Amino acid sequence: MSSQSRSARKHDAIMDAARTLFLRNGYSGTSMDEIAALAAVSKQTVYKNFADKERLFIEIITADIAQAEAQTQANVQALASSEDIATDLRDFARRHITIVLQPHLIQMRRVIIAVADRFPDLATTWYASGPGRSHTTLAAQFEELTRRGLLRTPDPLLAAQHFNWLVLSIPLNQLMFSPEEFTQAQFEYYADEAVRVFLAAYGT
Amino acid sequence: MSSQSRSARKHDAIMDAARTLFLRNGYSGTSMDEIAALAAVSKQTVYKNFADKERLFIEIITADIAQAEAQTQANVQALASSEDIATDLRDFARRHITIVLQPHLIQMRRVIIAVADRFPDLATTWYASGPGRSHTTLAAQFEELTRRGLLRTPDPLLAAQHFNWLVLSIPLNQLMFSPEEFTQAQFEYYADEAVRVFLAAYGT
DNA sequence: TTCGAAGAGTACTGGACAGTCTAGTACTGG
DNA sequence: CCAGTACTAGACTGTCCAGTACTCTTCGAA
Repeated sequence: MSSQSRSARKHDAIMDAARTLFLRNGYSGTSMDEIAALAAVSKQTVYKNFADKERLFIEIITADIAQAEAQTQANVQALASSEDIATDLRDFARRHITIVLQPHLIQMRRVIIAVADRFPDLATTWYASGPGRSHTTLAAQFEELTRRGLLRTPDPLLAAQHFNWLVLSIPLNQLMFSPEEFTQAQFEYYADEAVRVFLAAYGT
Repeated sequence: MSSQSRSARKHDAIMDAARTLFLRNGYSGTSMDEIAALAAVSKQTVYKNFADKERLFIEIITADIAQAEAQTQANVQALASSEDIATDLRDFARRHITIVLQPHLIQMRRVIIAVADRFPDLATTWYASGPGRSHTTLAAQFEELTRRGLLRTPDPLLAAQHFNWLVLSIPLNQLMFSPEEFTQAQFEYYADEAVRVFLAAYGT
């Protein structure tokens, strides 16, 4: 007896294969036959576990959204008890850019933008759970830091969005169009300069 | 005898129809039959004018890139002889957000991201001619303004990118995922706040 | 050891679609 | 008015793919 039933193992194999292929080749660039082949499973088994291609896609993306959300949320918490804003914001920005711009999430972002017409709810959910949730959580932190006199953010949500995009926009937008490589040093440069600009506008 | 030969008219009708459909339904969501039907032209005529679907797509996007580039470039020139930086930057930002976020360009952006794997050169060209060119032109202006003591931009290209994304990122990223509407007033708010943040960091 | 469920393998259906072919019609330049 | 070219209409080929059907095999629980 293994740690998982045979069914559960097959189910996971299908999920893994589908995730790999959907992220690599997009929704319509991936066929159910390919998924079955990569999962080393018959097509029947795929259809026993997932009603159809759309359902399979939605389940995978939804699971990944939850995972990505957990990662980013964990990072924001670290700011809560900051005394040294400049240093802590810088560390946060460096971690943030590294998390959000990992190849896996970049690819996911592109795939979702590509299918946003066909799966509008999925796209909306992705935005709300990713950037959207990130912004509101960060805004709450900024509000608290403003109360403690370490920042000055009359519109905390706007400040959070400014911060987020100052950190991410430059490399993120390039990565949407070409799979250029960025070094860790470049990420740190973007992160640090973003913090500098942010503090010039919102620091005390 | 009309102002255009029959051939030229058909050619344009095909371009128009293809542009409409490609932007509305994406590359693989559009069939050559649909294009021919919308252009009120036979499929043969389509293939007489364009070697295949890929060529047709590339020609359309390339033409649109050129047009979008002209629009944004024209806008940047207005900054050249500024005396009142705050006012002129604000006006520039307001025009910039209105141009770049027009529905047509948003849709184009999404379509290109969707096919970036299949047409890597096209995606790279789009970025280079759009945001890329915008950044370098703006950077040149910032450099000049720094020379004249109106700004302080040690890295003008970085400053240009910060400015660009401060203005555009918030609505742009939402529009990638859902076709939410923004009012002119919201655009102005984003533009004005972007200028405020920018000048706090890069003003004199 | 046996039985029922799950799975493998593979063939099949039906529909979409790029691109070609053909036979006949309309336009245009000379 | 007459070629020759462009265009039309629609049938056709080949391919891809989602989803189904069917038969035979394997697993695992009692």
